[in-house]
Amino acid sequence: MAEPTIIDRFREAGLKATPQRLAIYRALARMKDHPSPDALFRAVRGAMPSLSLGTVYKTLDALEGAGLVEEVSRLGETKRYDANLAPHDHLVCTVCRRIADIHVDKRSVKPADLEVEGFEVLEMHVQLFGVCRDCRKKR
Amino acid sequence: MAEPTIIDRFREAGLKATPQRLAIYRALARMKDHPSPDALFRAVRGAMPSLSLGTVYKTLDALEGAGLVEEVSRLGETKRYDANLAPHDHLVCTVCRRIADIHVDKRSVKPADLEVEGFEVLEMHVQLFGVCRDCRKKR
DNA sequence: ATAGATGCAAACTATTTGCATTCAA
DNA sequence: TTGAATGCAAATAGTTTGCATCTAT
Repeated sequence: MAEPTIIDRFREAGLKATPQRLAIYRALARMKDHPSPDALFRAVRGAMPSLSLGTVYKTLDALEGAGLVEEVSRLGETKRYDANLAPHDHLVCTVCRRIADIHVDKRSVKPADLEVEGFEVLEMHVQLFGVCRDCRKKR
Repeated sequence: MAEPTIIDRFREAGLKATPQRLAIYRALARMKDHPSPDALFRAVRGAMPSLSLGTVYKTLDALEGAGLVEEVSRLGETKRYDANLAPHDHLVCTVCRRIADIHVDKRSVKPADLEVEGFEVLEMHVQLFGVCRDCRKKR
């Protein structure tokens, strides 16, 4: 059996395969720099001048809801601050949005001054996503 | 010699030690859930009813600039999307804001279903921050 | 034919900015 | 005394919503 096409995957998810959605999805799949809604809008608008930014937002929501795309940051809509300056990592409760500090031993993950394909890595942060004790109780 | 007080650290950074700043900094240091500017505003306002939300924003900017506090997410101000559904990690250029995919071997970091103090961990994401090749060239 | 999608505009939320007043040094 | 900080209000950026129209099925 053949791989399901994007159109098949849209339909399986109950989404109509409109030209706008296909263009937005294809542009996102092609762009490897994890574009913002606006960057995607600008990328697609050339070939589809009637496209509106609102449709890009709605499409990304629909695709995310269908599990076809992901948002890179899962930290929510507002800035979050930390007075702890020691290197550390974060435990994020996806239910109540609380963020706790945690320390992950990263020595085994990378040498101190790792370079990845010309990329100079200065810091490594680990985020653990899940459900905190309080929110688990409330299930 | 004694530890520098918060007031000392403010002054070293060229920041006046105003009651608002002290209250905001102390609330942030006390709250372990990494509050948003608005949460901090609500926490401090009780003891200082004249405080304005604008001052909280300005104070956080000033403290961050002085290296006294950090913002938890370094991914910038807008949403970023990804069509790559395979588990993977991210390389973030702090100069041009480009985000690239990378795969970090996390087997050594945690067992598959790690629990941290009652926290049910569902996913682990690693973010490497640094400077990409293009931006390094431009230095 | 019709439920769902689009495009436009208005609304909303988070954040930033401008400026007159106040205050820490 | 004085430059920096505050508080208020207006401005901006990003995102969401409402709704009339259109279109994929």
